[in-house]
Amino acid sequence: MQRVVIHVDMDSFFAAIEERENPKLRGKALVICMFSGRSELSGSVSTCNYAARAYGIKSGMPCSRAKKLMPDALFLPVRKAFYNKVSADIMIFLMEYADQASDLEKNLFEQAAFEQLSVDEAFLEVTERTGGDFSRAIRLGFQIKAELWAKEKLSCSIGIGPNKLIAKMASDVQKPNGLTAIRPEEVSTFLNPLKLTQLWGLGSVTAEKLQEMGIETVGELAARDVLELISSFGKRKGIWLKQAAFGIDESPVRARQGSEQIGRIATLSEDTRDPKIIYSLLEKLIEDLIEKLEARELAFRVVTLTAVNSGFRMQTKSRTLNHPVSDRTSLRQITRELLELYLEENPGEFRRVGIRVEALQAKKGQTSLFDY
DNA sequence: GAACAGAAAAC
DNA sequence: CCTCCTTTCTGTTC
Repeated sequence: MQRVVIHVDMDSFFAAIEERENPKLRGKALVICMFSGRSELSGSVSTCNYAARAYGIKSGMPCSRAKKLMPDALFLPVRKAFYNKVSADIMIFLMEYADQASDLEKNLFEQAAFEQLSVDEAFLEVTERTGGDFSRAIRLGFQIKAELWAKEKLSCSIGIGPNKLIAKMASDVQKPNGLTAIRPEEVSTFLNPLKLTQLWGLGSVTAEKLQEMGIETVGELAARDVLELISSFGKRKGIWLKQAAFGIDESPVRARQGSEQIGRIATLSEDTRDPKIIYSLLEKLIEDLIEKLEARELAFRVVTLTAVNSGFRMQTKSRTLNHPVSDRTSLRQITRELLELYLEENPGEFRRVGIRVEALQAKKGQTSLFDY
């Protein structure tokens, strides 16, 4: 049977939620910011509505630049916890539209052929419920849009394709509030003229390397010898580039059960290499992180300190423990040690600092380093 | 094979 | 002027 995948992408999610919550904001240029706290407007744009985009404001750009582009825009701080709640409701709603495994061993989350990609995006495998028919998938897509609007008063853009790669790229074609289906026979016509970075998974670094090889479009990439791509990018990436350029993607829509790592990073109020100042910020991040770990009852075995220096260079220092731990005392101590080691080994000041735990596993019994 | 560091990508 | 989060892969070293 022909495979059919739907990608749902909420339109300017954070900004749309704020507009929904406060009708006075509607019609105005709205910029949702991640403020660093260094100065009044230091930070970057997380999301903005389409009214703000009309002035050239984009996510990722410094808030100060957005302010220059449109001084009258409204600048609001992100309310991540709130958006996460809205997101959870939407994801549970969307899950119902994905194919369901009849496996009674599995819980509800594992039963659906559903994959949350980020706070505002998800893939739905709909091969079975559409019988591989794109027309039925399109009707299903419109139904999802209508019900999502009725339920949440939020719009989304939908992409439908023969796999995740094409579905994801299709949802970008018409937004906001769009729906685009790309049937298998339309894939090459769709992909060939695209610029390299428009291929999902191909970023600026790879694009530059490919341009040096005389490749400008996805069609030109598809025509290249896979062996040449492998010699430049390694086996895995070389094969991926060749396949993706043809729109081939066999990766399954799979439920991810919770992240494999949890991290927090923040910006210091000024550049410094004073361990006291750096550590006091780290303590806040640790607290936040412990909260997340406790909520999920997880222990960790790897701790990584992240440092971003004055020149925006990112460096890490990590430690693997012999046994998993989960308590804040251990995490604090390891963090202090990593920070000390880092400062011994590296000159220069910190601009940002972060802490991350990995190798997560369900906590049972033991909680502290001192239990060993 | 494990530990560690870093790059790349997308959000 | 320049946020924050996660995943995946690669290279190096032991």
